[in-house]
Amino acid sequence: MVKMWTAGGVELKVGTYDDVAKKTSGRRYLRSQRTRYKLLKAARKVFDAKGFLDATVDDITREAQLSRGAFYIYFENKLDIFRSLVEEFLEEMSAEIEAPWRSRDVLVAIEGTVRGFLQAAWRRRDIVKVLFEVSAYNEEVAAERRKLREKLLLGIRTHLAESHAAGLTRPINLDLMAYILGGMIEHQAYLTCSYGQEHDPEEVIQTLTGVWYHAVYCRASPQLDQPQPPAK
Amino acid sequence: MVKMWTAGGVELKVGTYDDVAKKTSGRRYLRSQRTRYKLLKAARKVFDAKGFLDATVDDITREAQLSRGAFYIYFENKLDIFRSLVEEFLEEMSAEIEAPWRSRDVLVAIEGTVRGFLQAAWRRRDIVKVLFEVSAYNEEVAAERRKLREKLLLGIRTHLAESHAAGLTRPINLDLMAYILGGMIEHQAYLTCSYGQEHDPEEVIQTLTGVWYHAVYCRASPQLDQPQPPAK
Amino acid sequence: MVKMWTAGGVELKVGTYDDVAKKTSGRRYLRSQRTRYKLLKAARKVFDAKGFLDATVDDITREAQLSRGAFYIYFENKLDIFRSLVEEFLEEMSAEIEAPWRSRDVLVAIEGTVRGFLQAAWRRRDIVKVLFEVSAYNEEVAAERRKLREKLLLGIRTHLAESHAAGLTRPINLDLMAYILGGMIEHQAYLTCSYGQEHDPEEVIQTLTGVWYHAVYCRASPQLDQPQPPAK
Amino acid sequence: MVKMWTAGGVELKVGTYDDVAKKTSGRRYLRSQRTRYKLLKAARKVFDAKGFLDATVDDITREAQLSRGAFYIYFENKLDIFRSLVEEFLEEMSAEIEAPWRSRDVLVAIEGTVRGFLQAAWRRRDIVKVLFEVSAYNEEVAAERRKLREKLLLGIRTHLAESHAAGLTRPINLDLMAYILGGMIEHQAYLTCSYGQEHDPEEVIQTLTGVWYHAVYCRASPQLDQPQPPAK
DNA sequence: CATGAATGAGTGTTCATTCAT
DNA sequence: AATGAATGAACACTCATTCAT
Repeated sequence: MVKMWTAGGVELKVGTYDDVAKKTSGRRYLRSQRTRYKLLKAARKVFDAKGFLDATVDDITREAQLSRGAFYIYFENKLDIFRSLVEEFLEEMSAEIEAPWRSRDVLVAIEGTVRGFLQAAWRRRDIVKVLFEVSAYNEEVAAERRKLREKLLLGIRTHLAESHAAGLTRPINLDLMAYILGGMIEHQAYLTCSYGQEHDPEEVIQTLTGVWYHAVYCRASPQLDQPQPPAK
Repeated sequence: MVKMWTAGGVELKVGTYDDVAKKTSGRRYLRSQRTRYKLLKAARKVFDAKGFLDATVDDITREAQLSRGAFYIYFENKLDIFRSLVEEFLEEMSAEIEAPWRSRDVLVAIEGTVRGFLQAAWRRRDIVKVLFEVSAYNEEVAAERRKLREKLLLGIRTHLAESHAAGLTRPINLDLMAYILGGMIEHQAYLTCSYGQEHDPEEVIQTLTGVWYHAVYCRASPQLDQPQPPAK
Repeated sequence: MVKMWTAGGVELKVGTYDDVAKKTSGRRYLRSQRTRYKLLKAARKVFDAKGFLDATVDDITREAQLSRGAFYIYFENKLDIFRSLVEEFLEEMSAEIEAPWRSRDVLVAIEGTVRGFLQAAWRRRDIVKVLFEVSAYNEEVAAERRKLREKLLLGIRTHLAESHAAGLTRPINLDLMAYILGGMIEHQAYLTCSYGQEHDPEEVIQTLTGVWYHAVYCRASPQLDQPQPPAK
Repeated sequence: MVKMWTAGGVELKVGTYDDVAKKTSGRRYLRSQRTRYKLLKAARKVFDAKGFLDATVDDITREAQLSRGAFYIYFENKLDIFRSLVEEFLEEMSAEIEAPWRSRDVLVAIEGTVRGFLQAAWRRRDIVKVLFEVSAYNEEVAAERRKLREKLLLGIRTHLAESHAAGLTRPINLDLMAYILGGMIEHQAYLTCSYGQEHDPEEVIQTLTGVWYHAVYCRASPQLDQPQPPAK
């Protein structure tokens, strides 16, 4: 086992404004950054509480204690501020799930990947929830979501390729397997973030790890093996 | 292998109106049912083309060649007509995926389940697509979707329980495994219906079947086995 | 002298809805036409009172005693309803000023043209005023206005050409002369409709007629004559 | 013929700031005047490019490379800065068209007047264009424009009066004739400044001169003569 | 049963203007 | 004097829903 997965609160970090003083007086810049931050924070809260569709720009500015007009200084519209949130989210998320690969022990690598993704998503579940919501009816956001998915798939694919090269896998279509396993994990993140932890998260990780491991490395059922190309 | 999965057109069957004569003279009832049917058919087409959010009641009545007012005789609002579509969909779908269990051969049973679900969903992909869309922002519809999911999970759970009773499974949390495998299949249905068949459907079925099979029946990796309750 | 030019009220005739019964029940159609008419009438009144820019859709619907939404059933926006008014205006106006040409007596023809145009404009001064206003900042409407101008210029040009062919004119650039005279008359219509009859309208007509007549037919000042092409 | 009318660029001269030192230390005043000047210059450019309505205070300050707030130190609002431009314009314009009267030769005087006005307007066509635009919906600016018109009319009236006194004119209502001729020339300025030189400017001047001349001095058509008051 | 004209609440967005720094 | 962040009034426009015929 790698690390515990607590059910703690959502991590709130909508950018920082420490990179002060890029412009003129610094004071001014700080203030504007703080306002932008207030809006992002308010938006995140409102989206979490009401979902994207039911949220209005008014809700956000009210929550941020700013005028309606202020919103349009920093963002073009509701979708734009959401995109900003997602952008930030994707960066952080990507940075976080890029780490835990490599391990001599296949199981450790798998578990690390699974836990890493699920935990990273869970910690930002307020955004993830809305990200999945908006993906359902907005192509642009859906594309963003697919980027995240791609990140996960890429990791899985790489891992599978290495295992395959090492002769550890049973005969499978690596791409398709990555696609299925990635979907399984992404879907789990969706379920958990949207409906809460209906099952013990640690046990979920173990089960997912088990499914992945056996699906790829178990060699007990030759009749399921894919017809392999003679020698690539 | 059980049956080929063609990429054919969507099945259109939005109820029939020859059921019963519940009201007055029969003639009238027939007419009214036909109108209702027209609206349902139109709604299905419009939702498929524009999604739920972008569709307007006007779109539907125009497609049905009826007046705006007619809509409100039969349905309370846009969500109501969609619910009717989903209701019908769930009935048909449930009926269809209840069948293909039982087989001496575990693999045949698994593959049958997987293919059955995916094919049934694919044939109604116009509805499924929208069902997943609306689930994302409407609790009520999400609950309906979970019913379908439950149907699938129930089947898987039953199957797992039998295999477990027969001593075929490796030590796993059956509920959780059903939950994961069901999610995996449901998610695949979502992907396929929403984004089209990005992979060869037959190969997808084989891979899913393989994942399921190995996840449950492979006994090659004792270190992953769940600590089993002494004797339930 | 041809006809007196009274200072009477504006003629109100924003289309008619006598061409009933084009659709289904007739009754319905009549109602909708009447509503459309109400809106046009209200718009005309509001535009006259407040000008185009200061008028709001709300002003119009309030005046018409209709809901805000009703407006958008019949017109796309404020400009659209104005365009409808202008369209109607142009048709009527064109029809009216097409008549009074031909006369053996040149002066009668000129005076008829001048009076015809000024009277026709004056009778619709509420629209004309706004037409000139909107022309000032809207290209599309300016183009419409130029159509009207073109109508006037065409008449003048034709008349000049005939006089020229009959050898009655002094040597002038006919096109340019029509352009100048037309502008003079159009401008007078603008002034009168926008600022009221600051001078006795009959005297204005006589003066304009005089200017036109002498500018074209007087042969007393050879030093101003244009160098004529030798023989066309 | 008096002077050629070139199609050269617009004259840019939005006041100067070397006038006086009205305030405190002089240094400060200079700076503030320079800022004011920057704004005026920017406004002139912006109005020319976008028209008055579409121009925003923001456009102007951006063009002037100043802050939004700076604008309100020098001007009350968008209309105010435009009024300042117009004021300056009127002064210059008035000064310019006051000159070229008097000539023994009537034709020279007329042509000088016509050319003087049209050239002066053309050189400032960026302002003139907007002046006519704004006149269309703003009473105050319309009043300013009428001042300019009045200047022109005054000159014409004076000239007519002299000719009349000298017994050169045919029997006409002098005021009305000035009003008509002035309108004709002003309208020509409007057309040229707003839509560009659609005709050869020299020929336009000649034609206008011809119209004016014949309208006033030609004695060939007694039937058009106004009934003259016995002896005023 | 069917019509479609009419409703009106609700939201996004712009931009002139103010004011603390 | 100059800044530019913040304000908020004002308006257009949509669309689900009602209701008289």
